[in-house]
Amino acid sequence: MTVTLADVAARAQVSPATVSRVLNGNYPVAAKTRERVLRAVDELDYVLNGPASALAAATSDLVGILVNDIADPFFGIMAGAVQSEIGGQPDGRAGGERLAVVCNTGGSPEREITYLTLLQRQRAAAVVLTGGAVENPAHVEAVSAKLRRLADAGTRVVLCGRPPVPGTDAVAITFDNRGGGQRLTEHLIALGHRRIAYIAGPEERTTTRHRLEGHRDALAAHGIEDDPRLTVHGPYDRRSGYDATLELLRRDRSLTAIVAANDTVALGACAALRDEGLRIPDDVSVAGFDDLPFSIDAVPALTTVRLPLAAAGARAGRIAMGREERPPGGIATVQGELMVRGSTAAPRG
Amino acid sequence: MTVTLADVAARAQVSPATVSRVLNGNYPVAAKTRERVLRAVDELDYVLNGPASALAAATSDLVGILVNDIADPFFGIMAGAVQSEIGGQPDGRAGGERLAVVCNTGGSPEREITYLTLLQRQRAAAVVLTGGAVENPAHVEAVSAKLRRLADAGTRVVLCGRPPVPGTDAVAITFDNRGGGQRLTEHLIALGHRRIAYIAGPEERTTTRHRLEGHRDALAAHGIEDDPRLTVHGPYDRRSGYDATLELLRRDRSLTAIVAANDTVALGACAALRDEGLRIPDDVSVAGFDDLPFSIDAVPALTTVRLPLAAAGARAGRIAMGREERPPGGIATVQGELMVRGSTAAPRG
DNA sequence: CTGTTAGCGCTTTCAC
DNA sequence: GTGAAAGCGCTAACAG
Repeated sequence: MTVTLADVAARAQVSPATVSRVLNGNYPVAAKTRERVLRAVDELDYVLNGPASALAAATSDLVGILVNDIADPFFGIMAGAVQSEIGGQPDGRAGGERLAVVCNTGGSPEREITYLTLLQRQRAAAVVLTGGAVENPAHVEAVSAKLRRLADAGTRVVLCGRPPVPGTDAVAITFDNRGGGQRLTEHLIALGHRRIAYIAGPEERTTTRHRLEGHRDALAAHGIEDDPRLTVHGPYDRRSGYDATLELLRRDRSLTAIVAANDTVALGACAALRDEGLRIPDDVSVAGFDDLPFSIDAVPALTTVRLPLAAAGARAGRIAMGREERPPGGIATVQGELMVRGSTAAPRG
Repeated sequence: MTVTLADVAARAQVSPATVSRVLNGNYPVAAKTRERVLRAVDELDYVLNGPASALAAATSDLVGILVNDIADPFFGIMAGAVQSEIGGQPDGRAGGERLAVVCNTGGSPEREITYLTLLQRQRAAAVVLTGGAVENPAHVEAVSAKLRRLADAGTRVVLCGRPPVPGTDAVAITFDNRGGGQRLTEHLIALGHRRIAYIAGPEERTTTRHRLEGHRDALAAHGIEDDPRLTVHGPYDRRSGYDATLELLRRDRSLTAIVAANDTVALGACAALRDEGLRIPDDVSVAGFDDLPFSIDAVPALTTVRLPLAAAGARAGRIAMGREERPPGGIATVQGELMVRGSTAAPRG
């Protein structure tokens, strides 16, 4: 029923081994033979059996990409960039191509481990973990153990937008979330703000913690008290920004600026402020983080910290494919760039 | 070096066959034996070899999802929804789980075919094609042939947000783009607009054509001339909306409304209008399509057509897994809902 | 440059 | 309920 390598070999009057060599192109084959084989492949409409080939060669052309939420452009951009680099030579033929297995963890530690196991089962050629990590000690250890196993099995592991995992030698492309957070809050302070609220991401996450720490560093550096009532935690979504803003306003109507954990949250905050009849930035300044594509079109345009998501993803992809050397020490820190736009201004009065 | 089924069998003092049966759980195994096997699996930290198992069983647990652009939430939302439905029972264990292979075609017909071949090679359990299709006859035929082959090989094929492919019996969940486009333009006409510009998507695409046809249907139904100078084509991105708007304004400063191919394009249009000193909707009304999450936060909030992307993706996922019956005739049309918001109003004067 | 020969690690009849 | 044995389709030494 289904055409196999042997069928092609028979038709081309060569041995299966030769067909395999032609298809993989890693071996010298006479031009005429190769042509004959290729013709047979075409005529028979033959498609290689991936699992069989993976089994025999003990490698696969699958690359895993772990993301928190594929519907979030933050992850989509990185995933797309990784994928654009893992493909084979752009010769159109379906050879040498690698497939991206995108795994949506939803931020759940259990799913993260489950997916890593599944990828290990597939004998993935590489795995790229994107976004912040959960800091729970048990989970950190579990991830570390998994990554070690994967590496032992020959899977290349790269972290993108995530801090290094202790106990592994996985390459890490990390974002300087702390520095970005600090510059953002410093910008607000320079503008004259003192009552600055902070809508943080979910607890126990590296990204959340680093950005928040940067914010606090800035406050401390300027002798501004860090009022715990001005910090609220929530998921990285619009709703969280909306609700948190209402809550913050309830707690302290005198706040003059809101820094959000990311741009999506910031948009929610803007919506809440408008619904409360407050103007941005006249009454309250708002800032985000990431500089996602829609942020520049917000009205007013959102002040934020631009993260080179596509560049980082592409680099992670290249390293995962062994096409770029690992950075010194196995870790590369990428800076965010402060983008000052219309959503922040000096406080009134 | 690497632990195999045989190792587990030896340790549990059973045959490899029994271990396989325990792991797959499709066969009766004595409770005590099963327990012994599971313990051995744990102790040895054994992970099934996916390729080997796929080869022997002639099936894999990979599900392909073709998208135009994973960084675009339009596709990210559908892909995420598909993925949420293809997972196994949510029992935490890594069994019965299916992995989503997300393939970024970038809208290129060649890459679409390449990826379908790659998925065929992987013996994917199912393939979901999302978004509009390229209408080039040669490509349509190529896709049709590929899908037939996939189906023959036992891969379930589902189209999500894409019209049926002739010559195949792939299930199609399609969006009523035409109806949506029509209602949108009718809304504008009802408001009093007559000079309505249209920024269409790329040519030769079903989505582009259907939305545009809906727009023209509405114009025709109201006896409004369809001035070809008021239609511009471009990719589905912000830049296209921006540039097209400038071009349209250059051609005819008297236009009072702009309908964009989708929300992203609409945002670009809004930006261009603002840069030209025009107010929305006072000077020019703007409408989008899709109702992506950020559209409600645009200022003014974007009038658009809401597509139930997540619901459609989830349904496609369920059908792909055989967990939901195919709709009558193999095709289900999903309506879009007109969302009237602040970006559209009656023309001045 | 090409053919021969063993497996890769698992599933699955078929017996017991 | 469990074991034995025969492949699944391909790759990778080895020869030649």
